[in-house]
Amino acid sequence: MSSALPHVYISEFKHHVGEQVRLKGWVYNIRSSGKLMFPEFRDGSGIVQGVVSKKDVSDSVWQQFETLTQESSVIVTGTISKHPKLENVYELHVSDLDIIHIAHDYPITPKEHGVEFLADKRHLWLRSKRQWAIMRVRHEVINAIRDFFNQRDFTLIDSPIITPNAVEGTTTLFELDYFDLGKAYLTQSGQLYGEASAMAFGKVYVFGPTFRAEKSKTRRHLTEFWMVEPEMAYYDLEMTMALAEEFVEYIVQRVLEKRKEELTVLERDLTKLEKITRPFHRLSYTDAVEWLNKHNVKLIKKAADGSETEIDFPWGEDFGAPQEEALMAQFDKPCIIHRYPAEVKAFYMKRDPENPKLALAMDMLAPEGAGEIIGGSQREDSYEALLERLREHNLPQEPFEWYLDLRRYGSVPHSGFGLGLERTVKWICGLEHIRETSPYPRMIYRNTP
RNA sequence: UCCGCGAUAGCUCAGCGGUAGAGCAAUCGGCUGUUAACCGAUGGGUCGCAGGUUCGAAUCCUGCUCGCGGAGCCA
Repeated sequence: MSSALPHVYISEFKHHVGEQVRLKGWVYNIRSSGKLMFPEFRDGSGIVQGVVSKKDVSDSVWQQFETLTQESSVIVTGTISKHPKLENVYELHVSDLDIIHIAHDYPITPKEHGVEFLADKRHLWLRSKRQWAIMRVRHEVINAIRDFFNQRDFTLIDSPIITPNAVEGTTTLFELDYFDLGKAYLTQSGQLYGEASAMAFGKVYVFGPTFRAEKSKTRRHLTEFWMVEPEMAYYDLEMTMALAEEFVEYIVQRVLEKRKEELTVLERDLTKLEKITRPFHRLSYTDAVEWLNKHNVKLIKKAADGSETEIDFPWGEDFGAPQEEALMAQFDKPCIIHRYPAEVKAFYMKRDPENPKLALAMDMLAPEGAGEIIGGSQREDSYEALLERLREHNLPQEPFEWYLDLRRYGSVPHSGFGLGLERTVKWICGLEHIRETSPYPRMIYRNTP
């Protein structure tokens, strides 16, 4: 047996050309041509083509290869060489084989499958090349997020997943029974806790799962997703927008630097990502409305009887998908839209001192139709103003007493934003559907596997 | 919640009133540089469920179930 030979991961093959090594992995696909066989192996670090020549191996090894099926697990001994025709491609000239387990009738065949079928087999789908590439990009985005904030002296503070009340009062939450304390909810944002933490640690970030029980059925929505939410004491809206731009540039350039192979598997147009450098675009809400009307982007109003009428976009209305799409069509970089009408935004956002009808809010829209990836704002730091906002939004004061404490004891201007991990990965990978960005996605009509 | 679309072999789909089909996968055979390899053969079906129209329904009609996409909401 050749157990003395070193085990080498496929990703390291380029450093071991000419050496005899062992590969521990699975059969990805097999092609054969008479006395030649081309099994493809994967081991989690990559995929490599094996070459088995009948004249070079014993009869028993050849016969063993003939029994291999897709996704059977194997330990293969062979010599690494360069591909005779392709640049920067390596192959394994096989001399010996240990079969660990033979897989029977692996359901995901090398042919097209529908999304529903693949979603049912998500636990197996993750083994395929595309999903491998996406998860590796996701991993890199997560690392970039952590590194970005850690390098800038932010402290990671985890917010609770189980919360006693709604943050914004608008979205639908997952409800659960919490012993004798009554109803509790799965968090839809760690922001309020982020604010409290920022008063203790200056600059913090919350990074964890978030839950929304809305019945959204689109390519942009999951019911469970990850969000990173930095929150900074003594930051105003301008500083926050600048940080958000630096942050997004950092993430994209980092993925471009470290995960080119994965992006290539996904056939991503790298030139589109290379352009994601500052300065990004910025547009006030008011200017955006003006632009929409100048370019005849109408708002479709639906009446109760189902009839539709097209009207000029009225100032004060929130943007929907058609408006965001039209605005972004002119840009190949992200664009921040800031200073929205206060009425369409959350209670905790600070009013613009120069125009109280505006909130110091901002959204970052990504290009190529990727949509909103960031939402943020400067927070209301006045006790009296915040109290008034709670009343305007018909929110009870009692559950927010702890939050009001932040304005009672050493209140300071502060700001923050939230970035959706899966939407960012979807954009960077150039995916059609957000479901592929989560290893085990949760959607309105699916919570399995 | 609203508006569209769909359900036929393990998978992807064609068939749209007259004996249920193809490609891939599976099984068997052929091929020494293949790249979702290719070539030949074999097996494989409660046409989502229930009812109706008809001499005859996968096909037309009604209801139901499940799913997909979009809107709204948002990251």
